[in-house]
Amino acid sequence: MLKTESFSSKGSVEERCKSPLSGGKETAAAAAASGSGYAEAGFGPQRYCGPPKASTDSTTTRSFITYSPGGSIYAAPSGTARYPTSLHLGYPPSAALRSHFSPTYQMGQSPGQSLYPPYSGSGPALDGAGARAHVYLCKQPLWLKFHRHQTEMIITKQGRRMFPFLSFNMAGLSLTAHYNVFVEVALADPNHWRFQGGKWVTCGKADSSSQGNKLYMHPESPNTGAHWMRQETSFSKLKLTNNKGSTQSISQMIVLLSLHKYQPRLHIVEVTENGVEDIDVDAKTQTFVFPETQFIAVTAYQNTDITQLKIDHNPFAKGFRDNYDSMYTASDNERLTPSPTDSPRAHQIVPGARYNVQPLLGDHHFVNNFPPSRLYDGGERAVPQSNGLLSAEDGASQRWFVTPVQHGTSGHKYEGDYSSSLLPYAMKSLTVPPAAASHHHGLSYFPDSPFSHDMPNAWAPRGAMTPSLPWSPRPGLTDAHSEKAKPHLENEPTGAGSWADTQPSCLPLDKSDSYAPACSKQRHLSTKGMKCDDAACVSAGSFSKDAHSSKAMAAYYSFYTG
DNA sequence: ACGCTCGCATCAGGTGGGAAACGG
DNA sequence: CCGTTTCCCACCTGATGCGAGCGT
Repeated sequence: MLKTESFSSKGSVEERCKSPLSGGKETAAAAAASGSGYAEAGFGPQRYCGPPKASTDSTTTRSFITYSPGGSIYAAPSGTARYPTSLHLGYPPSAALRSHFSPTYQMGQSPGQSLYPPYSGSGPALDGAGARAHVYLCKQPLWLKFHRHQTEMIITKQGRRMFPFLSFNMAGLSLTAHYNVFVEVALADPNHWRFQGGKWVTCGKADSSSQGNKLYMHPESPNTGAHWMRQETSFSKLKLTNNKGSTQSISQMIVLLSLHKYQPRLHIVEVTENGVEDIDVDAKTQTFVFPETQFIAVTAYQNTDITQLKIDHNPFAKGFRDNYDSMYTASDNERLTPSPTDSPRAHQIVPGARYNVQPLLGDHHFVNNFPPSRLYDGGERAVPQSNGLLSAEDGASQRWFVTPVQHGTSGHKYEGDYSSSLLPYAMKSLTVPPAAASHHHGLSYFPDSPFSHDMPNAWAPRGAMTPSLPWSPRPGLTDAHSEKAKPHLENEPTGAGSWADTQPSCLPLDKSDSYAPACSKQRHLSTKGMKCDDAACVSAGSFSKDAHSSKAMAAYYSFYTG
């Protein structure tokens, strides 16, 4: 049932970090250490470098341990199901889902209680395929930057995109199994928050009776493990709203309450080849929580530090950069994420205050957000803590470690590298209703895929194609498959995988975040002639969508086959 | 003539700021 | 009255369409 997986540094991270196009000569770690490309601003972006390889070398093991902050999300003390009636997203609400979610996640939490209790160890495996998924948060350094100041997300009536937006790389999925991938945004604590005196302070109880959609199904769901793993899974189109009555674009909107703290969670649910969920859904569902993605929903920014970070990093807010010219005319190599203290605005806008780590009331929340047991005592930690959070700028010199932990029967250990941001989080079983998946139909992808060689799990060709989902926000997959699915692999960005969607995590942070458009342009060009030869633009994530030339595919193939 | 690439123009939509409106 | 929300603005990105230029 459970396949034992063990990933070593030599066999996983470094192997994974071989660049398909660069011949695999540069590893993320090496890049970070050498400062080549990924050491900009002291940290690098998440790189997805392929599937982990099995290894029994526990002493050198690094990365890919998963740990379970089970029950980490605040549940309304009322005892009501955490998932309201509008839980559904495009498909009929499922009592099964709610009934499962509730007991699983309704773990009442008293104030001050650790939001993320020590993980319990093993999580469920997708036993159908024997696969235990690993998920890596892309752009984690950027998330951490925001998290240091307590991330705020604007919510508007018409919906506002998140920034940073959620984006993940996945590994460990069965190549041929089909999965639904969706994000849920749940209340993170029982408090109502207010920004007072430059700090976020609690202010009464949260309104836990919030209604409205809390789930956002990735538009490419359902899809095969191969599909999810071969590229970055971005939720850039996800919108946050405070308009409970909004029925417009409900599938794109998550309804939140202002001045409440939320924690996004990623759910991966295995569905059958026919798109129907297995009876044993518990074992087929995995949930991942990244504490650094926690945020407070606001209708207007409260903390000017957050505002400045948004302006500095969000390309759509370029117009608000008053030092744009000086910041962005430098060459790529010279362009750094605007250093808070270096930025002229740092002094112009919030003199003496900007980018200083602020004491956050409720620090205990943040501190406790991260299970102490997940951290080494030696000053190297897996995740930062709120105050005195490690400076993102120090990332190059920092390595992230997580205490080796037995994870079920697997001997996973994680020794993440901050630079590479390969920080997987834990999963917890939950259920998605069969009703929700009853109409799911999968794609059978690439039975002769080059991935097959190096993937840990079975790669049995599946030929059946199924009708598209009536509820799916995604265009009919059948059509997509019959007409375009194959080209999809070769040269076509996926439906929702627009260039904007796939801002390559392979780029240095400032390219992938602040300068996404530049890369986007590059990627756009690449569709016309694979001009994206910048090594920094090479990763499974970005490459896959550009992988439309035989040359590129050959490179990719050689990457995985060694 | 045809197909392809490239550059430019256009337009939809995303962004934070700030003023006005709202509500307790 | 004060905190919060809404609306509009200017600026920007990114997708798309069109035509010119070029090669076959």
